[in-house]
Amino acid sequence: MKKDVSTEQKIKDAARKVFMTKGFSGCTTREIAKSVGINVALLNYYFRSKGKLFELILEAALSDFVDSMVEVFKQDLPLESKTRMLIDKEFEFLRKHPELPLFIHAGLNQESDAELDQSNFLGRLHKTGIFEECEKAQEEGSMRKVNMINVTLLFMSNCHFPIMSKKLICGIYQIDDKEHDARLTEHQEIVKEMLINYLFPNTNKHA
Amino acid sequence: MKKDVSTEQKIKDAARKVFMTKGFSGCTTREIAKSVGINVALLNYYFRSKGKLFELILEAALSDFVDSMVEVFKQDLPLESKTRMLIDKEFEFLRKHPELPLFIHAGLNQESDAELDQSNFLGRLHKTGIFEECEKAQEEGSMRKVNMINVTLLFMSNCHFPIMSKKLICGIYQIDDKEHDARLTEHQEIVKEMLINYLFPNTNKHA
DNA sequence: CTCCTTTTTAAACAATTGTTTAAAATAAGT
DNA sequence: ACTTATTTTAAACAATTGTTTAAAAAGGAG
Repeated sequence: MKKDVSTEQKIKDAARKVFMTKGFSGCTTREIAKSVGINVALLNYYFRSKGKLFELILEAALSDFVDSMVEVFKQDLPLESKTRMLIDKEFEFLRKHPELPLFIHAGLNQESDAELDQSNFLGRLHKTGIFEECEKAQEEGSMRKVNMINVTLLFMSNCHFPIMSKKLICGIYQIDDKEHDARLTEHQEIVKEMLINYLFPNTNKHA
Repeated sequence: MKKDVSTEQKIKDAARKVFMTKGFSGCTTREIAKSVGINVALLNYYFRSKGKLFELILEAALSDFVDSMVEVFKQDLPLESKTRMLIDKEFEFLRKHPELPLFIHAGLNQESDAELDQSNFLGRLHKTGIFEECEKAQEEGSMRKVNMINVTLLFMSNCHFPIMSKKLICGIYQIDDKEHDARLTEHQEIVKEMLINYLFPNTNKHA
């Protein structure tokens, strides 16, 4: 019964890869099965349907993405250092999984069951104490007073969008992968400085 | 022969709406035809195939989105005012067409023919003179020296992402449409101040 | 080996897909 | 009115879809 990797896991891995690049309705169960080297029926034997399998993958993707934030928030560092680290980690993580953001957004719009939060993402973020930490910093004046949802938007916008817009940027500016990569590397530093200057305006006046 | 609106245009309109919300492989030609009130065959009579129709819609969407930028760039205003206006116009435009950014990105990833630039977007941007204007401002020190691709990324990230991430943000933070709308309104001002402070650091030191 | 459970397959299912064909309806030209 | 071209339809096409059924293969326990 013991395999090096269980069939179930192999299906999940293949499904993740295929769903990520083609989306839910952009691929077929047979395509996934074929890439694992199994029959279609086996896919429905382990997971009940294509939809169920997709929800599983989407949920896991969302979880991965929250994980990478939680990991940073838990660090015992001053807020400003945490900010730098968060941005660095996000860029590092997303460059390894560039399809993730688009997959999540497109996936959410397709499912729209709105029944996410199943894994209680907000709770996991709260448990890191990051919200209280920011609130304290905002009250003592070291951090600009901005709603935490807007703070989240600032981070995600500037980390996720540059990754997911690769095709559009390369298309408009007629640049190749190498040039785009160089822009991304520079952008990481730009975002770091811009966000820190904006969120912690008093501390970082080295200009 | 003359109708109030030509059948061809009615199909385009319906296709745009359906493609926007469901994506290319997320909908069927019959669904589009039905929403117009015509036969499926007629759709292939005007446009040769589902794919051709989609490319048309995608191309038009991309064009619309470049239009809204060009319109601002052509204005005869100081760079800083243009920046404010660009952000305001982008938010205004995108709030009216919130599905546009996600549609474009998902669409580009599906087609991937990389044969966009057909409408020569870069050329249209160049013709506004915005690049020279920025270059001049950067040389005389009023604008921070940042590659124009990175400048584009900054604008698009902070304008497009907040709109397209609605489902994700509402899901994570468990807020409703009304609250999300309030966050967006505030975010527009945040983005304006942050970007202007970053790109024009010398002029705007009112803190 | 034998019995039973788990895993895997081949085949079929009905439904839906994009597209085409051929004929009908409508409009235009003269 | 007659002919021709354009627009629209109904029907059929073959291919593909997600899913199910029933049987085979493999594995474990005694």
